[in-house]
Amino acid sequence: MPQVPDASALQVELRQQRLAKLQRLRALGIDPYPAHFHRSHTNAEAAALFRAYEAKAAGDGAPEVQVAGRVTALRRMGKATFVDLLDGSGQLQALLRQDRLAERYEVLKELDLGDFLGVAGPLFRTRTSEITVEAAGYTFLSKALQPPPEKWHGLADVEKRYRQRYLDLVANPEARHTFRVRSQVVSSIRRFLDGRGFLEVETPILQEVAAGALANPFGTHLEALHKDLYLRIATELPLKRLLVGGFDKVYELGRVFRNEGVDTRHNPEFTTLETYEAYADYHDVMNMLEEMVSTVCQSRESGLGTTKVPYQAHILDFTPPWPRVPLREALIKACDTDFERFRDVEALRSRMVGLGVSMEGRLSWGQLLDKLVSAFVEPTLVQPTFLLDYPVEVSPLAKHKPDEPGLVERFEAFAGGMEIANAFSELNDPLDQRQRFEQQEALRAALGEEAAERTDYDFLLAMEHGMPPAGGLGVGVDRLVMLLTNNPSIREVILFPQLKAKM
RNA sequence: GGGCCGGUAGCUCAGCGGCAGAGCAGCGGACUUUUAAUCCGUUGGUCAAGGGUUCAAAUCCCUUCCGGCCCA
Repeated sequence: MPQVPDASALQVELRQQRLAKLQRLRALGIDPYPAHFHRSHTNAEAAALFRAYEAKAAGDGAPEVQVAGRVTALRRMGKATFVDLLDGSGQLQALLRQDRLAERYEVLKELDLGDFLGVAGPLFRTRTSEITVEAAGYTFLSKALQPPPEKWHGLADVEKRYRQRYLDLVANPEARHTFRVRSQVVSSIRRFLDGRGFLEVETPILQEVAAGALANPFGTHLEALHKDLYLRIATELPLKRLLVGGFDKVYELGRVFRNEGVDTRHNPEFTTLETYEAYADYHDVMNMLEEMVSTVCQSRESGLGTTKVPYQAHILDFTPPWPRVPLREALIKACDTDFERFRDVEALRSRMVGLGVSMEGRLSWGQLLDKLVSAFVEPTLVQPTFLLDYPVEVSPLAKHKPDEPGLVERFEAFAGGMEIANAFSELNDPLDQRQRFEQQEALRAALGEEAAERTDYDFLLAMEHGMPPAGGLGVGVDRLVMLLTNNPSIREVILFPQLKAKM
């Protein structure tokens, strides 16, 4: 007999009790898992229907519905039984009475919390004014063999909530809300970009070179062609090839993979939005991002309807325009460090040691600067803020600022103390791009695999065919959803986050 | 990788050297408008795992596993 692995004696017993009920249903000729059942209304529709009927104050008979859902509460009172049914639209109460159901009422003994049930009958309001279906008939739709979590406290065990997300969703309305909003945020982003004439595209996840960002890739192997491949760490370089190909505005919303740490802000697979717009620069992109995020916030579907969003102890105000602060100024203000005065690795490192930043391993100047920003600037950027004009060392794919040779036209957007977006005027000079890659390769040779980005030679060839000037954008969609749903951990906004294997 | 906190019944939790507990769920019974239904009765434990200290360990110590938070 198939069993649940590692089940305790009690778990086995609870399961046996439910199995026995299932057998008794079968013995009565009742299929516990029937193939067909058609609802006339969702629970929410049924309630709305009844309110409309009441509003008309007409004397006709009450509307009849056929509804269904999971049994989340069961109140047996002798010859009457109240059942809460939960479907995708919400809860609806059903009343099953012996005088209406006759011998079928007895069979309700075999009903358990967690089962799916269909109920048909007229709607009415109880004495306590709850809209309720009074069952003229009912149908078992699916027998649950496992007991549900506790009804009042829900499922609180964080580990169990992640490992068995379906239980979290059944038991915790906040979890359902978060993932509904996530879905709406994603489709709202699509609507925004589609409305601006962007073309949504899909580029390969399996790549020969994991380029376009600085991250450890996941390796895999393609048997048929006998070649090692990597899961993409960014969608940047394929999308820019499409600019070469003549698509003016493209975007991709999808998963990227980075073989790195797991914490409250990082999951090994996460969702990014990248957009590329020909004939735009990073100022245009800043404007678009502000508008996109505030539009998403205001959309009815996000559940917010406002650009002022509660996040932890704060109210984040996404109303455009967001402050624009040059990175150099931000660092001077935050830790009295002007990176123009610490232009080589040793100078910057000793400055950072003086500031009490701990560093291990051999880091490039760019990595050091990145650490400095993370330590002193990022946590202070609670309200939406753009930092702009980054050193060329940390931005091998961005275009130089014409008047300031050490800097590139790049910004990062922050909110809630987190980086949520990264964008630049895209480098389209193939010779400059080649040099930048060579510098990265030199760093990797000197400091190790993780010190700099990898070169994509095929991308260089594409750029030599001519790439229009363009503004590009990358958004961390998971983090944006964290902010919009007031969740402090990325695991709360990813349905199935990565966890260690359970022994 | 380091620090702190946690893991006790299916679920939510208390117990923190001296008989392993409560609520919910389950099981049996009463109850035809309840909604955390109520009332009576009742089953249920690898106290994460392993080792140690002790007359005695869920409780103290050590190691390991899993999770959370903070730092790297």
